[in-house]
Amino acid sequence: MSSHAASEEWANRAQGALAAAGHKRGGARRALLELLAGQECALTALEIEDALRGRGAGGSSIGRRVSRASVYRILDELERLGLVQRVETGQAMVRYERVCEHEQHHHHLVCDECGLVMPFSDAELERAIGRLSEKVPLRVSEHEIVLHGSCEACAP
Amino acid sequence: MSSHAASEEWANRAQGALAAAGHKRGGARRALLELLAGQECALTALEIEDALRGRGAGGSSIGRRVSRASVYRILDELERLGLVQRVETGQAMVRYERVCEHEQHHHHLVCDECGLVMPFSDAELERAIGRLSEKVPLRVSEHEIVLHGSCEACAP
DNA sequence: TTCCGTGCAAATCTTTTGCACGGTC
DNA sequence: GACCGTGCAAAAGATTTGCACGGAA
Repeated sequence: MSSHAASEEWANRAQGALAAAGHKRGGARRALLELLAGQECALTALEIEDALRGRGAGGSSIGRRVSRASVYRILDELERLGLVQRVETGQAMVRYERVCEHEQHHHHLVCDECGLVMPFSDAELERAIGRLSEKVPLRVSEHEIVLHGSCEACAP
Repeated sequence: MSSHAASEEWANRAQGALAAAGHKRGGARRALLELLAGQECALTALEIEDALRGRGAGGSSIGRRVSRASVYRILDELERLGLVQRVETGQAMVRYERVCEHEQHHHHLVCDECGLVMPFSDAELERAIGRLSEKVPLRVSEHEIVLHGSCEACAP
C-alpha cells in the first residue's frame, strides 16, 4: 500500500470511527486529523500544535490554531479508539502517530544526540516478536521497540 | 550467573565507577545502591523513595530516608555512568533498573490493566535485533522492547 | 579546611481538568 | 434548542534546580 493510500485509509477510518462514536465534527479535530493523516512518523503534542499554527516549513500548513488542551484531548480520544498510538522515545515528551491497520506497522530509531526520530520496520523482528508472544505469561496486545544510538549526521 | 552474583557484580562495579569518577560515599547514595543491587526489575523514583523509607513488606528495609530530589539526582548520575538504565513502560512514571554487564539483559512485559511489570529475555529476539542493527541508518547503542497486554491475573 | 552530598523548598515542564462560550446537529 | 467541542486559565503531577548546612576526605 502506498503511503498516500495508507494516509487516506486512515483518514476514512478515523472519520468513521469518530462518527460511529457519536462525535460531532469540530474544527480543531478536523485539523488534527488532517495533519496526522499526512504524517509518516510520530509527533509530540507541542509539534502538533506548532504545525497546526502554520509554522511548519514545507507542506500544507493547516492554518487553524488549536489549543494545546484540545490537542491532548483529541489525541487521548483517538488513542482510545485505536486510531493513534503513543510512542515513548526516552525524550521528554510522549509522541503520537496514526495506526494503519493494513500497513505493516513500524518501530522507531532515536538519535540520542540530536533527537531525530525515524521509523523502520523489519519482518524478521516481527516474526520473532510473534513467536515470543506465545511463550510469555501475558496476553500480548501490542509491542513497542525503540533503538537508540547516533544518526548518520551525528556520528559520521 | 546467579541472581545473587549478578547483584554483587553490579554493586562492586557501581562502587568502583563512582569512586573512579571522584565521588564521596554519602549515606543516601549508599542506601540507593544497596537497594538497586537487590532488585530484579525496574522501579520508579517514588517506589525507590518508599522502599528506602522502610515501607516495603518483606525484604530488608534499608531504613534510611532519602529525599526525592536525591533519588532523582543519584539515578541521573548512575544513568550517565551506565550503571542504571531508564525503562519507559507507558505508565505515568519512568522506571530505573541496574545494568549488568555479564548478564543477558532483559526487556519488559507490562500489564496495562494492573500495571504489573515483569522482566523477560529471549535469545532469538536479541539475535534479530543484532542483525537488524547492522542494516539501519543509526549507530545503535541500545534497544528497548516493551510488550503490552494483560497479565494472567487480569485475563485469566 | 575544602568540597561534595543531601534535604528542603521552589521552580519547571508536560499533561489534565474546570468552566463558559460558540458551533454543530 | 440541546449538547458537544473548544479555548483559556488554573491545577496536577513528575522531575529539576537553588541554596545552605553537614559530613567525608
